[in-house]
Amino acid sequence: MRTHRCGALRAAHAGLDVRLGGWVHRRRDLGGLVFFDLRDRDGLVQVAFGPDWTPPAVMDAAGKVGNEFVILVRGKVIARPEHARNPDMSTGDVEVRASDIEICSRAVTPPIPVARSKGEPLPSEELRLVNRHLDLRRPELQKNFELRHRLFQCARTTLAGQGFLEIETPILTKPTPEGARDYLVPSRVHPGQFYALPQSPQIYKQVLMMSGFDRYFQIARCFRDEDLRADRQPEFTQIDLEASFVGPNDVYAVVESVLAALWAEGGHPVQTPFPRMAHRDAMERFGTDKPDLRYGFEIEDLGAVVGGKGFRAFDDALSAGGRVRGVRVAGGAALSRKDVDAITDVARAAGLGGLATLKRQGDQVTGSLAKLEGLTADVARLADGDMLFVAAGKDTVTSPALDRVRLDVIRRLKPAPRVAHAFTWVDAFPLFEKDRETGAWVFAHHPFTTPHPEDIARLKAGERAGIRALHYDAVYNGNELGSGSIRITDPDLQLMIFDILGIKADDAQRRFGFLLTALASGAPPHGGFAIGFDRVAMLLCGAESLRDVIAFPKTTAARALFEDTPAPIDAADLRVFKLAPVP
RNA sequence: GGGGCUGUAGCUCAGCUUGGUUAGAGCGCCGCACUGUCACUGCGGAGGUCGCGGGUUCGAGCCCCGUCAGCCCCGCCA
Repeated sequence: MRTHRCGALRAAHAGLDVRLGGWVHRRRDLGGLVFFDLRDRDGLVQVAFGPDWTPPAVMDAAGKVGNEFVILVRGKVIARPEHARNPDMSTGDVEVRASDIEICSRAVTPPIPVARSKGEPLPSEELRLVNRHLDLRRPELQKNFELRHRLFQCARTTLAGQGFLEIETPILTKPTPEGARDYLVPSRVHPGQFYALPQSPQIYKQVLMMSGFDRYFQIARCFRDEDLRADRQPEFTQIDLEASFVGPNDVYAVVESVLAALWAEGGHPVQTPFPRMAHRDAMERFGTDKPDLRYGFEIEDLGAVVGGKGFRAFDDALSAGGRVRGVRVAGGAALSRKDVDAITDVARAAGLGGLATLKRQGDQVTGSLAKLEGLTADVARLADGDMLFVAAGKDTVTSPALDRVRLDVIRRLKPAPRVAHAFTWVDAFPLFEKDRETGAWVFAHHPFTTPHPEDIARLKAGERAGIRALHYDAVYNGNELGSGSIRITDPDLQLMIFDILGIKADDAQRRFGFLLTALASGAPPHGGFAIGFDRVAMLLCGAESLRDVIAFPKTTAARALFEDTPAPIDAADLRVFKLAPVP
C-alpha cells in the first residue's frame, strides 16, 4: 500500500510520486492551505494540501481529518522552497503535495497527547500506562524500542557467531522455596500442585551443559514476585548464557564481547578487556559491590590519622573493633553548608550516628575534626579545597553509608567523569553471608556457585566467613549489568553445600534431584552469566526508568494498567483447579 | 511490611499558607475566519464527582481521620 515510510523522505526523493500511510501527528489548517505532519515509525513528513495541486473533494476531506486519524496519502515529493524549509525536521527539505487522501480510520481525541510541543511535560506516568497504545506512538519510545530490537539482534549475532546455540527452556517450571518468591501457576490436571514461572533458567542451562550442548544462550524472560523499584520489574529479560570447559576468564571474554557489541550498537565503542576488582577491594575502596569508577573520591582508612586524638566516637569505634574510614573529596570545599548537612542526613539514614568533616580552604582548616589536637591539613593530607567525610563503626555499617555519601557528593559536585564508560568486573565474592535476621549462614548468590578452589580446604574444615566463590558481576558506571559464576560439578560438593545451608540430602534430592541426577551422569566443568537486558537497554536509551524500554510494563504495585491485570477470577474458574479463596 | 511525595477541566498545572460570592490559566476540543504553515494565527465557545469515604464547621478543593491509585526509597530481590 505504501511506497515509502514518512520519515524516510529526503531531498533526493524530489519529483517522485509516493503513497504514504500514517497517523496525523499535527494539523495546520490555513484555510486555503492545509498542512499535516504525517507520522510513522520512521518519523514525520509534512503533507501539503492546496488548491493548485489538490482536487476540491480531497481538500474538503483533508479539512475534516483529526489528530491521530490513520490516512493513506498519494502525492508528489517536492523540494520545499528555500524560505519554507524546516531544519528541525529530518524530512524538512521536502514535503508531499497531496493529490488524494484515504481515511483508513478515524480516531477519538486522544486522552493523552501523542504530539507534544517543545518543553511540554509528559502526562503522568499513570495515564501513560493506562493509554499505553498512545504513549508507545511517541517518537521517543519508538526510538527506544528500535534500539532495543537492534540490541537483541546484536546479542544474538555475537553469541551465535561464537558457537552458542539458542535453546529455550520451560516457562512452567518447578517451584523453588529459596530465593525470590515464585509466581505460581496451578495445575488443572493435578489439583493442589503448582508450576512456578522461572526466576531464571539457571538449572536448565546447567543441565544443557551436562547434555553436551557446550555453549548455550537464550534471551530469557524471568519472573520474581518481589517488591519493585524504578530499575526492577516483576518480569524481565536476561541474555542468559552458559558454556562448558570454561573458567572465569573464558566467561569474561564472551561477556565482554557481548557487552562491547551492545555498547557499540548503542553508539559507544568501548575497550575490552574490562578491569577487574576483588569484591573485598570494591567494598574497601567504594563501600559497594557495584562501584562507579567514573569518579575518584575513594574511601580511605583514616584510623591512623584521626584515631587516638580524643574524638570520642572514633576512639570508641576503634576499641570496639571497628574502623574509622572516610571519603576524600578533592574540591569538596565547594560544597555548601546546606549540601554538607544533606550529606550528613544521607549518612544518618544509612545507619551512621554522624558524619565528621574536615575541610581546607587556603590555610584555614574547618569542620568538626578541625579542633583535634595535631590534626593538621598536612597530617590529613588535605590539599587546598579538599574535604574529608569521616565515619566510624563496623564495616558492615560504614561501607554502605560511605557509598551513599560518595554518590551524594558526586551528585552534588557533578565533577567531570574521568571516563564516560567505566566497566569493571567484580569477582571473588564471598560464598556465604549472614542472614540479617537469623544470623545463619546463607548463600550469597545461588547454591550452585562453586567455591574458590583455594578455599575448598578451609570450607571443608568448617570455615564460612571469607570463603570466596567463583562468582563475578559485570559493573558499569555504578550499575550491576549482570552476574555469573562457575558452577559446582561434583555432586558430593553440591550435597555438602546444600548441607551447610541446612538442606539435608533427602530434601536436596526432592528439590533439586533432577540437577543432582544430571551432575552424577558426567558433568563437564561449566559456568555462565546472565546480562540484565532491560537495564542495558535503559542505559543505552538514556531512559530513566525500565518502563520506558518495556512495551507493557507493570507499576510499582505490579499491576498492568493498560490491560488491567491482575484481575479477579470467577469461583467457577477456580473450581477447575480445585482452589478456593482463603477468607 | 515501613517511610516520603503526588492526586483540581481531556492533558499540564495554579488555587491550600490564613475555610467564605460564580474554582482559574496554558494546551487540547468545538465553531467561524485565514494560500506557506511547521508549537500556524485571530475571534468566539463548551468543558469540573477538586481521587474516594467519613468527620469538624453556619460553611470544606483548602482543616482532621481513613482509604485507593501512581511515583520514589528502605526492607525484600538465592
